Amino acid sequence: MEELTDRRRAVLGLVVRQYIATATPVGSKTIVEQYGLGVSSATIRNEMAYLEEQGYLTHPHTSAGRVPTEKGYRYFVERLMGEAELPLAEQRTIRHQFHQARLDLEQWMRLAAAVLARTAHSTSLVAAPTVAQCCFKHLELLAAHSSRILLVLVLREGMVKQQMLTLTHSLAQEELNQVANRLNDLFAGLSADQIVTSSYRLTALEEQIVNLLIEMMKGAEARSSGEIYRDGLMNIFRQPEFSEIENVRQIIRVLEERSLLETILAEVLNSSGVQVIIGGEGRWDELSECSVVLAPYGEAGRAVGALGVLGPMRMRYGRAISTVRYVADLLSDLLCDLYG
Amino acid sequence: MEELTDRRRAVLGLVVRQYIATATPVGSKTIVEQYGLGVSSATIRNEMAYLEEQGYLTHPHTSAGRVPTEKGYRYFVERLMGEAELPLAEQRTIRHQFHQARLDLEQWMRLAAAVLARTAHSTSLVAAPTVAQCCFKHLELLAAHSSRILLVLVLREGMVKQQMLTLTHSLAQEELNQVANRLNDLFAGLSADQIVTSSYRLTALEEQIVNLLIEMMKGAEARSSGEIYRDGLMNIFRQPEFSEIENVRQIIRVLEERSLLETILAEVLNSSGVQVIIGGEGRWDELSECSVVLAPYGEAGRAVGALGVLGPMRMRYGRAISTVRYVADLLSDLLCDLYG
DNA sequence: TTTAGCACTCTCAATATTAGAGTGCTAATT
DNA sequence: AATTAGCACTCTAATATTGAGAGTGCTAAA
Repeated sequence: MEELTDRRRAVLGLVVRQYIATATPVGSKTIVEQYGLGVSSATIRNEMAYLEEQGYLTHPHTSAGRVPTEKGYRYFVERLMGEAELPLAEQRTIRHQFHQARLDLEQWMRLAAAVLARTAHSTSLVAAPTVAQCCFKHLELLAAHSSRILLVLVLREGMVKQQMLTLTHSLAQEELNQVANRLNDLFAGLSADQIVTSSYRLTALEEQIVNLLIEMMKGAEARSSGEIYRDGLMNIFRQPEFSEIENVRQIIRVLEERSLLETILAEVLNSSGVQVIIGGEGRWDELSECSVVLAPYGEAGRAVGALGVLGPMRMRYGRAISTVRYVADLLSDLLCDLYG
Repeated sequence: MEELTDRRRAVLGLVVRQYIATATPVGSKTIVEQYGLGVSSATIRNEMAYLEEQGYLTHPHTSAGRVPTEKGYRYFVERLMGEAELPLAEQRTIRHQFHQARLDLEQWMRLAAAVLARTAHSTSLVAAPTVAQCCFKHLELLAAHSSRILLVLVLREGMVKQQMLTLTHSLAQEELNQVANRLNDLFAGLSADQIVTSSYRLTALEEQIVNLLIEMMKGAEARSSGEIYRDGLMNIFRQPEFSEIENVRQIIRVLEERSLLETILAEVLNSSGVQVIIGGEGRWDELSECSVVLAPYGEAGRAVGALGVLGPMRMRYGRAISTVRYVADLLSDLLCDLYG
């Protein structure tokens, strides 16, 4: 990312802003008219030619104005845009909505998706948090019918998992309580791995339950298990780039294909702060026309999830970034407060 | 739905089938060539003109072939199509997938959405079951941190709900166990309404918990609470009608707007068997270009949900209906088996 | 009742035409 | 040396023109 003269930075910034606002290639004349820099259009043209040569702008064709490239957007986001906060009024509205909701992670995630979509005018996604390592807290065994039992597992991280299990023969609730009590005593506070390596003498029944237990805990540690909440798909139709069916297809494909989404999410989980992926950055060609603004949320050591928005490259980055940051921080606070 | 002569029924059936297969208005000549009925194209033209007059077919313009109307599709579905079952091989594959999965409603619903989408080549949706009236089975109170407690509620219908609660002061796990035991004794097997009208003397703490309990149980009884699983959005791009952006917009709108979806789902829950809604049937203009094939699943008296597919009016109804029926029945069986 | 025949209508694709926007270059100006 | 006016040039996007083809509806004959 080389240095640019002040004027070139100004021109680049204006082109990006203008293009984001209008979705139309911007010409030298427009720049002079809209934000006269005290120079003529010919000078702007020269600067634009330079910026194009350096790879910040392109030309759809000879007689069209300039359009930012991925590199141009990146420069804009990193050097030109500045850090803006979400307006206080909007912050308040959002905070209010979260505090109105019940103390329930699932509700919060759905709400987060809705808020992101509405505030950033984009498609949003929220991936449930997973824990690096989760610890056993409590187990409940409930007799269902015939030889079915319902196994309810509570993790120290606050998650609750349920699972049905078929036994070889039916047991009274009394007996189940005894088993549950024993396992609760044995495994309190242990991680899945610790349970695996522990070598208590277990009955066949206990063995069966413990195996399922371990599977459930491993499941909670795996990214793939969690639901991914989406919202705001309708918003993309407001963007003119999505009158091209191909672009709609692309974005829906990204949103629907879990494996792709998970790869991208994995990336953001290993870093901190808001990440901006512009046009796939050469790594994901499924994203070639899109940009993604993502941030992890939760507590670094413990449960972390990711949330963000997905939209056209011509995105209002300032707004998207501040929204994502605000919601991620808010959700982190709430989670921290909830699970201590 | 008036009577038609055999030949007219045949012509209508062929036009519908041909149009569904090719997405191209079908002309009299095509009918004769493809499935010669032993008459000339002129005769077919006359019959088509009659069918058009009666409202079963239309004309996009003077010199185009015929296209079925909503009425035409409806006649086809109800009188012409016949009841087909899903091929046994596919049935087996699907059954196998479900039995491979863990005994977990959530997984099953996700799987059902995936299977529906793939098998019917459509967009699918699966709404979680709700119960007309659910009954208390078991309550667990777990101390979290400071004055937070985690409340785990198990319903007789097999559902597990969790909820955090902030108390005025912190309590030891011992004390929580006592409270939980008391409430478990008092409320075993009771419905939310029964709990409301019961008049045990409760401490302030118990009061607070019971209120939340009731709210949670009411929540389980409300349609709006449940997640709606979707899948197969990508499939719609294979249909030529969705090269028109407006149609894509419409279908996404239907899929995203919960309130609309819930109205439609409510309808199907009050009936039994597979329902086919063609082109909105005049009641929902958001669906004007789409058809929906829906069926309830679960047990009539107890927990019922709905699942189905959503696609263009030019849908392969036979396949859609048999798929939806098969998956709904299968899921019902599994549920019944699981929760007895 | 069915059918051959034909005029007629309308679409769709291909081709031309034109106005306008915006560039790049050159030579003059500051 | 940097800036600018001026202008030729290029390309698009919108509009009009044309012709082939598909399919109909009608009429009159079988």
